[in-house]
Amino acid sequence: MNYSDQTLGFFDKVYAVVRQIPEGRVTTYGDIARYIGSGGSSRMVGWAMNGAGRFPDIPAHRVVNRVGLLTGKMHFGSTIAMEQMLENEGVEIKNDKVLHFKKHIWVPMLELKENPF
DNA sequence: TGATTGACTATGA
DNA sequence: TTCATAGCCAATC
Repeated sequence: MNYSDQTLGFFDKVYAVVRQIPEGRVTTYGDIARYIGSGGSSRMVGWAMNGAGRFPDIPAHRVVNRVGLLTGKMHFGSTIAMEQMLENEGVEIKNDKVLHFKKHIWVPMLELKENPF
């Protein structure tokens, strides 16, 4: 996909990155924000996720906050839906938090060295 | 049109 | 270490 910064909006960039998160891996709002060039606008990533629920191909459950806390689980209909999905992919959850977070963390800036946008 | 909000993060006390 | 505060900026009210 030959995306251009101009043609894709913030949300679309976020979605493009989230879609590339491999199964069983997670990433953070801040990492996504930084990767798409929005610096510290991690809140916008969260806002984008708010609208991501309308897209079935956006694995929003693989996006957690910087310490691996499932801060957005309340937006999945059920409070346990998010961790259920993650555990189903091999990510252990305890107390709404990702266990072995550093092992599961997926940083787009490292994994997607070549910026596709 | 302007103020408020938010699935965040970094920093300082 | 824990708590409070200040930036972030698009969408909503």
